[in-house]
Amino acid sequence: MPAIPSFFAEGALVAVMTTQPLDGPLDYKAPEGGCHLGAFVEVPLGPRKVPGVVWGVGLGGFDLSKARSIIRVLDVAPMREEMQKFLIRMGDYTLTPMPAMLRLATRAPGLSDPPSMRKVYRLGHGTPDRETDARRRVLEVLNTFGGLSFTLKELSDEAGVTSSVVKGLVKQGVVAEEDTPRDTSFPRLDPSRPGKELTADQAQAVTTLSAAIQTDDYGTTLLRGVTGSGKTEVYLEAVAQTLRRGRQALVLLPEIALTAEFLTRIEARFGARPAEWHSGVTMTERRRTWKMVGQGGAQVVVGARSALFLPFQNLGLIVVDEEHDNSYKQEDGVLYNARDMAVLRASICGAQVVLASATPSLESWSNAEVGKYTRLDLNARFGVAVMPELHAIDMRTEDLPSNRWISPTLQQAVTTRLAKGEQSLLFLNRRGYAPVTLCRACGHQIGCGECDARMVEHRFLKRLVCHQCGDTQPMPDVCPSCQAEGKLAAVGPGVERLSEEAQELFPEARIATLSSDLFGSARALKEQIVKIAEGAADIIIGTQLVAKGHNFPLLTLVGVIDADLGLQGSDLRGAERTFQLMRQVAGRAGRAEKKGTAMLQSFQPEHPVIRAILSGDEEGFWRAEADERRHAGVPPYGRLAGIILSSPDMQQAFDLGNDLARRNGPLQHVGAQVFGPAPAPIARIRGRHRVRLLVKAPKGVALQPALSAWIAQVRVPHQTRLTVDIDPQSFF
DNA sequence: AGCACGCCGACT
DNA sequence: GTCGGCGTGCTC
Repeated sequence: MPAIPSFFAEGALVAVMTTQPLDGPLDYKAPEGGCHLGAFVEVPLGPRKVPGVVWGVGLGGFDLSKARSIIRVLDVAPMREEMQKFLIRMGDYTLTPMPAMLRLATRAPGLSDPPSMRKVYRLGHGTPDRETDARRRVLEVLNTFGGLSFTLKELSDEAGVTSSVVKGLVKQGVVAEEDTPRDTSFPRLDPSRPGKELTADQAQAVTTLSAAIQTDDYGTTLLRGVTGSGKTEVYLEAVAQTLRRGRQALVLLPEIALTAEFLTRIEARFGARPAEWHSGVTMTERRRTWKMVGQGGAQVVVGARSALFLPFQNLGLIVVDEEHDNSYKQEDGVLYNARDMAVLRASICGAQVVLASATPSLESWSNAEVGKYTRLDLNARFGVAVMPELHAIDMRTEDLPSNRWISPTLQQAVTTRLAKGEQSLLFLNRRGYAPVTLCRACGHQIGCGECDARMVEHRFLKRLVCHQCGDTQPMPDVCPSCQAEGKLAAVGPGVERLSEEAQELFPEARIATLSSDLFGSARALKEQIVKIAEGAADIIIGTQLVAKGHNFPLLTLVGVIDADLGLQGSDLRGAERTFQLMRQVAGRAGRAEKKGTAMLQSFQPEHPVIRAILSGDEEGFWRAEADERRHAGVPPYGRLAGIILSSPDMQQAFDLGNDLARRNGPLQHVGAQVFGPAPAPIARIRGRHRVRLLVKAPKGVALQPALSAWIAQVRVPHQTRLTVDIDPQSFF
């Protein structure tokens, strides 16, 4: 294969990939001055100008007189070959067309703008015509800070003068005015500052990771550490080691709410704050990060999954914190799992990956078992804190009136904590007041008009909310079906209702309810969490978000209201998820000096998952779960792909599904089976009907090409959309 | 994605 | 007769 030239002279035919949904690149003539391979460019397309990337040598094979010229080359570093390779491999894996992949890699605001400049002021030459007090102060400031330059505001504020004084000095050349790019480097992080003192386990893990980083080569390590064992300190040392080698590090976190706390930890360890990348960051800051990452002006990025597409110059380490978290799976647009794509990205650019979790995914656990990943275990909890004592509360033997969810046993335990001035957490993974609103006259359940989901009452908002599409409506007074008045009843518990019950049971207690929808912003939520951690509440009532990494040092009791919640239904990952969630929630108890207790309310305490949680036998749980999945031929011991057909016309979606199911030749060829079509778990979203097929294939076959060939057989009708979900998280 | 082209129903 | 619906096809 001939090497692709890295530079094209003016007039040479080059292939340009655009972000327009075309089948492939189009050929253009290189502009005046030529262009590099990977250059970000602007090209004419029909009547429009669109952004693109110089993808390779022009292929020709069309009427060459139609070839037009690249309009201009954008003033950013060309896309590196490794990024192009990453996009191609990821596109092949997820069956995503390249333009959509390219959109992920060009999501920087103002990419096509010239670099934004600003004026700065430094010491010039000569002396002013008249020495006034104000002028003297300005020069004094400039002299004191050596050759540093200031913005106009900084300088005038520091000298205590108005901006006109500075301008006057500029006119005489005593102060120099210069243009500098607005996007500046991030402050250097100093890896030589001392880290926290490490325990023996931690030091051992750091030694292993450091050795891996010294190789400057690809490798993945599963860092498993029980809650409170200090995983973060360990991987921060891996970051330090990476910085010492002059390479960049990326730390992925599953939730934006966790970044603020993490940035502070980085600052404490390395003396400066790193770059931040997620949807909550301002446009200007994102543009700065994108550019600085590309030219080495940012050493560490902390961010969400989309940070994988930043144009790193020399990426040496990717940390995926809480690697089991299912929010790493992007569920709309391009469907991908950031944990898996981090491994792909690292393998292309010769970087190390650290997957950190207290409760790893079965996928990662099994990759470590077979030796694909190195496994490091941190077993000791920090300080005197130990894993909480775990009990089940057998709900079949508890005397609990209807519409009550806190059992007498749990109530007693909370009362004890209240008397001792300790905190309790009541965990229920259900937002809102009640999951079902039922008419007692006719039995009608209020559902969403656009989706096949029930409306959830949110008493706090005084509205019904669809948790699927977010649609809301006021709480009706009469039944929408039979018009009966005052017959609508809330059925089942949500955190808001649990909060009401707790208030009645413990009238003296200060109760705080933590649910993502009760706070306007991530910041408000964060502030509330800090206050609670400092002791502003006696009882915390929360959904899933309390399970994720927040520390509550005064907490000594965790009550899980419905430990069975994730076990019903036929979701293959239900057991794994329940196990992880329960372990994490239980881990919230007793992080400081006091030993914690976790109580799991369950109607099936003999269920293997509940028993595994109680016994703390993680390896046993994983082995059992692995056996079951191996037997069923499902991930990680087999491969799955979901096909979702959505259309405003249900029949059309079903017809296409049946057509696909019938023409399964290309799949049979690789030993894959098709199941369905069946209505998708939520059969209607925003007025579109959804039908789903599931493809199951043995591990190790070339599934993607078979899927492409299979899908290519059918014509997708106009209003219908076909989406392929490789390695789906949930199905049927 | 846009935008043009083109082929059928209800209007001045 | 023509204005405009959106189904189909093209963009170097």
